[in-house]
Parts: sequence; C-alpha cells; structure tokens
Amino acid sequence: MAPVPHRVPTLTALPFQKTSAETSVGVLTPRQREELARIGTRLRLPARTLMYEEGAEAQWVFAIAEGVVKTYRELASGRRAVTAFLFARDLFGLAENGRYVNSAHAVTRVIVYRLPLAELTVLLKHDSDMQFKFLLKVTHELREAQRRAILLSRRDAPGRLAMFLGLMRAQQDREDPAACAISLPMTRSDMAGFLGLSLESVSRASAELERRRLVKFENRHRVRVVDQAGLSRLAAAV
Amino acid sequence: MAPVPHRVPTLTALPFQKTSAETSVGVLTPRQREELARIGTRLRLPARTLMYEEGAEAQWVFAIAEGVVKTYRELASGRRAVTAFLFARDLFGLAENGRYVNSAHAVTRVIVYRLPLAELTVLLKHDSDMQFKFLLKVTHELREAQRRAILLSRRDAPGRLAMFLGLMRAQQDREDPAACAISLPMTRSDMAGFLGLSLESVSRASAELERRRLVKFENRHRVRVVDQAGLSRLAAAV
DNA sequence: CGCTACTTTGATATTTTTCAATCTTGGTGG
DNA sequence: CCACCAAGATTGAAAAATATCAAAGTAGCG
Repeated sequence: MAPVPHRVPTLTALPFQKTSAETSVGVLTPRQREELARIGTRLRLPARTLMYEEGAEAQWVFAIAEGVVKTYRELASGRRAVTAFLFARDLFGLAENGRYVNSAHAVTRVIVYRLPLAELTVLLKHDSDMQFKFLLKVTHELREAQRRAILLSRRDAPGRLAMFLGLMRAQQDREDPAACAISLPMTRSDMAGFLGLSLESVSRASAELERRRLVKFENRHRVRVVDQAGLSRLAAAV
Repeated sequence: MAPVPHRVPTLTALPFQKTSAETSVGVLTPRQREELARIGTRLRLPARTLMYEEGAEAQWVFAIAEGVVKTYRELASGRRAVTAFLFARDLFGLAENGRYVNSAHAVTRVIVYRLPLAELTVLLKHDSDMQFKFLLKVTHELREAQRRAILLSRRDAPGRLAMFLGLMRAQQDREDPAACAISLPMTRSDMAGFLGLSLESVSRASAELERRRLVKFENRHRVRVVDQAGLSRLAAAV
C-alpha cells in the first residue's frame, strides 16, 4: 500500500463485499478529503492532551492523521477502562444524544482533524459515497470492539497480552509491514485498562512472554517478536 | 413510545446530536421500510436455527422484526464466545470482505428480514437519509460493544451478571417499560459465553444475587428484580 | 543530578476455573 | 397420562490464576 499523505484527513476500513485485491478500501477520494479539510480544522496536539471528556457536549468528530489516541471511561472504583486505542486513519468522538460517551486523550503527539458534527452531518447526507465510507469505518470499529471483547473473555493474562500484541502488530503492519518490532506507546497502566487486568499483571505477563522466549522487550515501549509462530499460537489458543 | 408494527423492517438507534425529546430515533420512515421490504425477504424461523456461519460467503444482512438472535465465534478451545445478543429492530450480518465474521443462531423463534447485500448497498447509496440511519444504528452497536467490554473488564461474576441484567432490562424497557421481570431467553451457557465466565460461575452468580435478595428467579428464563436500587448499585460498582 | 512518574517484583488473599456428580426440566413416545 | 430420556442447570471440593498490598527499582525530564 502506498503511503497516504496526511495533509488532508482520510479513513481506512474493510469493505462489506469481496474485492479482487484485498487492500483495505474505504479510503476517501482526494475530493472527499478536501471537503473534509474544508469543514474541519487540523490540530497538532502534544502527548497527554485531553481532547474531550465523557458527558461533555459533543460538537466535533475527530479523524486521526498521525499518532495514537485512547478513549476511556472513569469507573466508580477509580479504575480507567480504556475503550479503544486509535491510530492514523481512525475516527472517534461519535456522540450519543449530543454528548460524548467516552473521554479521549492523546497518547503520543497527534495530528487530528476536528470536524464539526453539524457540518459533517450535512456533508454526509449530500455525499452518499463518503457516507458509505463512514459506515464502513464504523462497522470496522464495531468488529474491532468485538475482537477486543473476545480478548477480554480470556482468563489468562499472558494470552490476553499475546492477543493485544497481535492487534498492535496488525495495526502497525498497515503502516510498516516490514517492521519486526512492535511499538507500544501507551503506559502499562493504559494497557491494563484496555486488557481488563491489573497493572501488575500486565508487568508479570510481559515478563512471562519474555521468559517463554516469544518476545524481547527492547525497552518499555518497544517489543521485538522473537517467535512469531509461538506468539500467534498463544494468541489463537483462546 | 407507540408500538411499531412489524410487517416491514425497521431499526432504532440514538442520534449523534441532542434531540428535544429523548426518544430513540433512527426509526425508518414508512417509505424507507417499504423499500427495504421490497428488496428483502421476510423469514419466520424456529428457535435454534443456524442463520449463517463464520467465514461463509455473505450475501445478506439481517434486520430483526421479532425474537432474539445471538452471534458468536467458535474458539480454538471449543468455547463459544457470544459476540452479541440481538433483538427486535437490531441489525446483524455486516460482513468483512464478503465473509461473515461471526456465526448467527436464533435464540427464540424469530422473524427477520433478509436483505441482499448488493441491493441494500445500492439502496443506501441512493437514499442518503436511510443510510444515515444505518450509520446511527451501527454506531449504536459499537457503543453496545464498548459497554460489554467494560462489563468484561470486571473481575467479579456477580457484578458482571448484575450489569448483564441491566443491559437486558434496558433492552426490554423499550418493548415494555412497565415490566418488572426480565426475560432471559438464552441458556446459561450462552450467558457464560457472553459474560466471559464459565457456565458454573453464571449459575453461582445467579444464586448469589438471589441470596443477596436483589433478584428472584421465577424460573430459568425469567428474573424478577426485587431490589432495583441494590442491583443498580452493584451493576454500577465497576 | 535529583525528582517524579512509571514499572517491576514479592507474598498473601480472593476468586474463578475445573472436574465430577447430581438434580431439573421439557419434550417424546409408549 | 405417565415414564423416560437427554439437555441444561446446579452444587461441591480442589486447583490455578489474578488481585491486592507493600516495597524497591528505573527512566525520563527538568
């Protein structure tokens, strides 16, 4: 896949129907990207920026051009449940009854397009083809959420972590298929919030994967896959 | 909300933006419902009918008029992970690259509309307003999947079950707001698959909720809520 | 260079899973 | 109409895993 310039917003998703080439489509046309750029604002935000909070009035939808974002909910216990990690070409901030359902934080430095909901709605209703691509995208995110639910239905921490590494790898393959190292820009605490584990369990599961010689942590935010087959086997052994 | 006749297919979802009344919109117009009915086939299926299997070629999308459907995946371990329970006015069977990502089974006797994917796609691209309602619906299902992920990130079985009962209650409130009993048409095994617990744990959690006098099981498929406040408190104590 | 936030490691407690046996219930056929 | 059967559900005891609490170790950043 040719790299897509990020001067203007775009999306990727898999189609409903079979395509001859298995490339992910849903990429917007240059024309559609210009239209989005016209109604939206390009923002460059430092890491750890709070982009919006759960329950706040939702005026915008966001499309990521670069970087990683997490969406999460604060639970009554004080725990933060991470609902998703989002990457370049992903969409987030779809509100319910005019209010955001999650909070959103920049994990790394990010470049996002902030799209006003009202104008986006008008645009989508006028451009049926673009709307279809949004539909594909949201469907794609639904399937991602289902995959995560399957991950969470596992009981063993090393297995959950192995699946998580698989998800991250698949994500990053789109950007750089040759990479044999997986980047984990989020903290262990974020991972714990995503994996439904305690922070300590994530740490121990990491050590366990390393002990089994499946991966090697080059540093806290970078894992090299040592035994791809073994890691995949563990990830698939749900 | 007035009951909607099910002669023709429909959908419900919550809007992105704030509506004066908080009723769930996204309900199709009579005209749109007729268009769907025209391209689709109304099917009446007995309980336990297999509607499609994971990996099969996806020719149709389904809309439920009556009854309950489960979508699930068979895991390598033999466990069945239930990805969703679906009810009247829900949509399922959205494929990826022309193949179903889950299998679908009728839990009860169901009436569904089977919509040919190719024709539906054309229809959506022509009827921008209907497509927007599909977008709302899929977004709604995405949020449901996120809620479930939060449920799964809990560790305690009684808490998970309490949240599940809350979800079921919210679902059934749409149909019959006055009901103080929750119907659980699925088996304990299905619930276990949805909750990421063992069948035995679901059984024990049910007994525990009853012991705490939060609910009373009238029979295996029907629970009466005895202490609504206590049940909600437990469900919210994530 | 030292602080602070993040991470790892250790020991114990809690919870669920697992394996096994028993009990119910709904459907079927004599 | 009743008895039987099989699938589904419950209960019990032991084992396995993670959570929790506590303390020590790292690493990045000013």
